[in-house]
Amino acid sequence: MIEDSLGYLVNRMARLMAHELGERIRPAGVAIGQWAVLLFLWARDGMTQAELSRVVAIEPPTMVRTIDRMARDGLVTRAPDPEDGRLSRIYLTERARSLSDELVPLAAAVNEEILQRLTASEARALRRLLTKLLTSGGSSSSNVPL
Amino acid sequence: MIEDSLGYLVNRMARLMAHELGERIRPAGVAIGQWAVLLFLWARDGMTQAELSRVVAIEPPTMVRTIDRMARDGLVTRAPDPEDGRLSRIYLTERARSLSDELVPLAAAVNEEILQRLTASEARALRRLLTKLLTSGGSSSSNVPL
DNA sequence: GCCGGATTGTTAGCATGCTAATGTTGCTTG
DNA sequence: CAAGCAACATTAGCATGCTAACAATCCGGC
Repeated sequence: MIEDSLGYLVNRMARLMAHELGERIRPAGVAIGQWAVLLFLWARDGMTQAELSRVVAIEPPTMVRTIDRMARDGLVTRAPDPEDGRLSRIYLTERARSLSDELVPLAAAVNEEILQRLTASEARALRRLLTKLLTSGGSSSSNVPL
Repeated sequence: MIEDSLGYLVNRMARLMAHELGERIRPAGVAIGQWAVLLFLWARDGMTQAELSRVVAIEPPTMVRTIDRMARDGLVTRAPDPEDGRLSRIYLTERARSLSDELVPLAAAVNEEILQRLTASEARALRRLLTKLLTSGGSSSSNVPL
């Protein structure tokens, strides 16, 4: 049965959560694919695109166009690195920086609402198992200095 | 931390598994988005597009283009329902029907290899928790007769 | 000094997902 | 019977993900 397949379950779950968060942050002018980028830039502004694509675990060409759309939407600006001509550093606009206070609670609410269907220990177990699967076989993002 | 977010974990896991299965079935001329459709048609040939979009949990416009590509690739044919002019029934080609024996073991292997990173009871728990999350809040696919 | 390899960013092209809107067909209700 | 509603398939347009291929830049070794 396909319903027993981990791939099927995890695909549906990912789309469900992306849809839920996406609807809530859309009124603020933020698309779901921009969310992870914002999270990392809020933690450390001025990351390069290569750094972002490594930590977000997205291929560089995908990151290029995500940054394109974020620049178009007034969330970030690109600035060449003064010391390394290859690098393009991404800086949050004032508006994007101020969105943190508004949007972070929305994301926390989505996680809470969905995990409410489980007990606290089940929720912990689920996160632990997914993390175990991702870190034991993943080749990236575990050796990246944040 | 974003790494604790269920949405982030499940998104990465879904992409990882889709990538893994997609690479293995691609030599047979099957794309990852066609996989779930094939699984359901192998179980019951001649489903309508609306039925397929319900059981696969994909919106109808997405299903339309998935079927377009499958028809282009010689996997299915569309046939109008003789009794209801609105319905378009999807039938597997001989080639697609025979692919089952070759491809199903590949998918089972992907699931096994990835779940090998967990103990048997952990793997059971993971599937159970994801199923619980999807069925307790999901509005579709639980009332669909397979 | 310079040359080949590594890194970075980018373009092109494709697949897969979504919403909004439309046309056709079938069915129900008055 | 007709009017309106519901269901189905589709089109248009967008976002997000991928691989393959390229140009520019930097760096290490000769």
